[in-house]
Amino acid sequence: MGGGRVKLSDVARDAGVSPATVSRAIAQPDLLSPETLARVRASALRLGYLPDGAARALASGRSMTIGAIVPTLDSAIFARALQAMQATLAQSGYLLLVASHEASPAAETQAVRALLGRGVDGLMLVGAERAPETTALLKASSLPVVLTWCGDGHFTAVTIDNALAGRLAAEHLIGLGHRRIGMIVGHLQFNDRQRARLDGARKALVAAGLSLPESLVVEQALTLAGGRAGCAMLLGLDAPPTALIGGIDLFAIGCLEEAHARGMAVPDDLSVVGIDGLDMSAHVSPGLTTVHVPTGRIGNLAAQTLMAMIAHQTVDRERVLPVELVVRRSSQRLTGS
Amino acid sequence: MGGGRVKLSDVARDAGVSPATVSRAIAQPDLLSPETLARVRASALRLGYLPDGAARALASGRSMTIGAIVPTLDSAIFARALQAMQATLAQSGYLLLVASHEASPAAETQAVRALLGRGVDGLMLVGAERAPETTALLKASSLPVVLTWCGDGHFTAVTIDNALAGRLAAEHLIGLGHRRIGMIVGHLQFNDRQRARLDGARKALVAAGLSLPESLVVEQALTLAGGRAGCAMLLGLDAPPTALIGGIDLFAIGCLEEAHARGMAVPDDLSVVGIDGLDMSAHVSPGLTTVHVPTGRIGNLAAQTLMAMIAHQTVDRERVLPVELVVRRSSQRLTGS
DNA sequence: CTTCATTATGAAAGCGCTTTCAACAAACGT
DNA sequence: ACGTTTGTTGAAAGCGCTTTCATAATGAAG
Repeated sequence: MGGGRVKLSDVARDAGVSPATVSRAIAQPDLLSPETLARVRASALRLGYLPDGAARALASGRSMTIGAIVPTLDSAIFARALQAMQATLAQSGYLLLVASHEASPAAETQAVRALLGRGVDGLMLVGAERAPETTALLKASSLPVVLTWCGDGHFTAVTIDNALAGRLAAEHLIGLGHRRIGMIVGHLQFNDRQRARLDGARKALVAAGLSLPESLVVEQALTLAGGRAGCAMLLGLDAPPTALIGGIDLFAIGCLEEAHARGMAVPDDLSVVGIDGLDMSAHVSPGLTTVHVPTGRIGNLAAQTLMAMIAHQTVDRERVLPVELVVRRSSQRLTGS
Repeated sequence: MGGGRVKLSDVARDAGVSPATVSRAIAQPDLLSPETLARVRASALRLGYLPDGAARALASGRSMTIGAIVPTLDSAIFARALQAMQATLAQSGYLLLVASHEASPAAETQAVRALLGRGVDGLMLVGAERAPETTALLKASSLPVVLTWCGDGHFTAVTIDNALAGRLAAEHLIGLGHRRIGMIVGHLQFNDRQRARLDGARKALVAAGLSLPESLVVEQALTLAGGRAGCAMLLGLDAPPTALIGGIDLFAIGCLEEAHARGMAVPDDLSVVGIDGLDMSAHVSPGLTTVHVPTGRIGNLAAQTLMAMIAHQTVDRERVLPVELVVRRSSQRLTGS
């Protein structure tokens, strides 16, 4: 077994039809008479026929495969988006080919090249910033591409307004009377999502007559430990902030832990707001106030958009999904100190 | 652009060599003279040549693609394992084709069929339990397959001793004097990992002259909310347990939250132990005692094993990675009540 | 009863690459 | 100097499928 894999011609012979007919039975059943179709299907089933994807892809020019390149799979955010994409795609017979670049533009270029070479029918990317070479590759391929989280005004995109997310977080804290607000963000290099969130928060502060000086912003690796470390740095300042914004929820949760470890009470001694709306954020204590991002929807829509583009339907240039402030226990009015 | 994609024969013409030579320049550069190789490479670069994966796969029988089927991508565990796999594979030019089955054996069969059809060179699956049809498909294909987390004694596997993990958790609590121990597990249907962990814990209790009656075991969806709900049920019992084991860390963290919400102190009023060793578990408060599982290593090794099998090297039938109890603050000696 | 669609099927030409197999040249040993 | 390796390259036959294009058969229309 395994040796003599059943091929289309075997099914054709068994069913007493031509290879073309078997091919049609698979791809365009309506073209066949019901009897022929039934006969072919019976043969295929009996022989255990499985079409060869490579051959189909070569002959038809379509691989029924979508590529996705994310910073890392090891992140609740991207994992959820990919799961949603995968689930949506699977319903239409598409498979997901994934790659990660771990915040390296060069690795992203590599990944794009690899996926393009594999003949994916569409490509999902995260963010709008990338090496010019990557963009050139993408354009030259004229392949359906969907950007997620951030758009660049050129490629089709399914995004959120990251600046708005930052602003909502900041305005919430400002409204609670906070004046010194700190923020922990991911490394800004090759991460336009974090840059936009920071910018949005800063603009909101400025608009309120306040500011977000560099001294109150710390860049950290996108982990819970990074959040704790950032929190520790900010709280160690001579004039520590009374409220903290996490560029991702994980940072904010890290702040919760760090504050707890230092014997500070949240929200009494420190208010904390995150951005992302992880499931977990609703369950930590105190419950985390956060700007909710429809992560799963981004994945679903990216998949749908890609499939629509493949089918040559017109799609929105950029679909901006709503973000929403979810107030929980981790933030409260600044008590007169 | 996009219209006239550069093909191998174009490069051949440009470099003044035969197509065969260009093919060799890509796949077996040592066979060519340095000058020819350089010339071909220059042409390829100048023309922006990208080999067609489908054609290569069809002609060579290898797709340079590995398939992975997991219950869901939306889980810290599988996301990390896949990230590790992907990273390992990428170094050797392999790409990861992923699918998820969301705890449905039928969906897994579908996924296997889809991946087999795509001509993956190897396949990673989670757990040993599956529809007979799936196993038959796998065997008939005689494709390199690696099972993860649980082995079945037949397919090659990279596993951990789930029963041992359950036992370690239970023995730890028994050693601390706990007598009534409850456990929250994932739905046991189509989840041999959870069954093994439960079994291991139960055996440890029995070995200590105790027991783990059905009334102290609750099945929940594999989420933090599931952990909270399970904890609530167990604590609502007439004679509630003094210690809880989470079949996954997420459950244990849910227990922490639920206990906190009820005004119970962990570990003073309740000891909690998890299994998995998530990063997060070190940072929640109190720090979670857990049985650490080398999740990333599973992914790395699965990838390496698969590549070794593809290269016809001999590999271990089943590689069992060590699990280890990590004691933190969430568990303590039962105080005489 | 002829003509023109319409429908169902087959023949055959590839899709872009890999890989024997063969050819040839150069280097080797004796 | 001659048979033999060794090293490079090319010719050509596919890999298993899709897809025009052509053909045959059927029915509708004139």
